[in-house]
Amino acid sequence: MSEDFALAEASAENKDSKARFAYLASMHPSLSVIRKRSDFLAANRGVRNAKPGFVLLTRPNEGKGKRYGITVTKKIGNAVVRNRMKRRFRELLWAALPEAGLPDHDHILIGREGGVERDFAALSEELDAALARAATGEGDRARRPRHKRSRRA
RNA sequence: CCAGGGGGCCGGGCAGCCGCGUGACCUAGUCGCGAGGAAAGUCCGGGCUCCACGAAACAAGGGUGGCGGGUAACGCCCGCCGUGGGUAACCACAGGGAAAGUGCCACAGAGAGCAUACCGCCGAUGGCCCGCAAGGGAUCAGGCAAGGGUGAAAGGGUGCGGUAAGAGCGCACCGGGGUUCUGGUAACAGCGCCCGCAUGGCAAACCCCACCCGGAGCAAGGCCGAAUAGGGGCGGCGCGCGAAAGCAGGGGUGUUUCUCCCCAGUCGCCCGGGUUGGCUGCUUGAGUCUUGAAGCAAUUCAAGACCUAGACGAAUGGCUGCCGCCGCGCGGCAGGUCGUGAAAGCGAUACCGCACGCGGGACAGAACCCGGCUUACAGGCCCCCUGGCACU
RNA sequence: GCUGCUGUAGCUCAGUGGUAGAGCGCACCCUUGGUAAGGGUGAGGCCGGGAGUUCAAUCCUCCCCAGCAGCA
Repeated sequence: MSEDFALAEASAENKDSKARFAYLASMHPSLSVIRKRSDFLAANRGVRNAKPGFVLLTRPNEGKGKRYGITVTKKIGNAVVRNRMKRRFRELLWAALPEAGLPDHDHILIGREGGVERDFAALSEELDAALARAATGEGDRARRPRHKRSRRA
């Protein structure tokens, strides 16, 4: 009796979680937005591809579909500049991810200085190149975590 | 025309394709709407919500500070007054109280707060010396605060009289204080009279006086709420160790003793709190526009019309065309002007028009909502006023 | 959304209404055969910016600009 009970409950939970995330799928076909800080931090350990206008991070996410996130720090500029950069990156991702995106991966774009003035077509080509490179598993050197290491390594 | 002062406004327009947020519906498709004057800084004031509280008063702490008005309220706005600046238009002002008290005023200087005498002036009066005397001389006593000098500031200022020299000592004008009257709601102003008038400055030093303020903030607050663990109540079954005698643990009680009662596990039902999350608060409001009325104005009243962003890792983006604005280039085109030439023409052109090419287009992004203040801002438009020059 | 703190020499910090200092660092000199240590001398500041109060502001008041921190 207890087994039956557990099964029923598990399926109920499943259904519920599906319903809960349905609105995310409706935002854009097969795309969803990363909202949690821990996901952003986890992506830091994934594949890293740097381009003049941005840095692309990719990391498998255990079957949660194609997801994207955008990070623009205060260093880049004021609110107008930051929001404009996010809007242009979103436009890039909507155009590129449905075809060229990696399935079941998180895609994080980090804005760099100069990314706002950069030509949109150039950014688009660079994103395609970065995605192609990430699909092969290659990337630039991973960023070292900022621990203070022993002096005499 | 030149120079200046004050106020108000705009902050690109139209269109197409692909997208985004939201609302509506004959809901797999179309239509409507979609950032600002500062949305900013968070410096004030409110609405709204919760918490606290018997109304309230007092204390503490903080704020405001000429008078009158406006307002939901304000530290905001309007009008007026005073002081200072400017030829003027106009601008600036935390603009109550310094004989309620305490404190500070460095350096310099003789003296800096019931002040002082360094240089200096006088030496009329008393004394001294010379002289018969008239008188003269030095400066002891003493008098003075004009001049020099110090300072941010030296106990009213200028002039005349006066005097030994001086001094509000006296007078005139200016300044100051008090007061009657007049005008004004008032701040205050004016005229007259009186007082020769020692009694700084700082309260954005403590302070005194008058007035104002309970605290927190939409992540406020409300509703819903799966699984797991845990809490409370009720009911059923059961009761630690030991073979037994017997021996314990916790609670009902602050302590001691005795007695009595309850509890431990499990099942069922119910209740409350509540994490990730969802919904709400959330945009109809001290609202916007037009017209009329009251008022010098801020503003208020009346009538009519209108609905104008609601996101939440956070919606306005990407691409393009035409028009408009500014700057630069090119005498390329038309005109004007200048030079040359008999002319045609050729060359030059500060300025104006046209065409073409290139570039530029600020400050800045709603996050519960309003009223202000402050700060940032390419470029442009409009109105009023002042002074000067020229002309009629 | 609300609140607090800091800004002074190249660096870390004092300071108070009246000409701005300390330590480390820097330059030069002394000492030593030479170096370190030690001693001496010196340079280096529009006290984050702008207004105001005051005779006088790094200090008091107001407004900006940076940076840092905290609460929910």
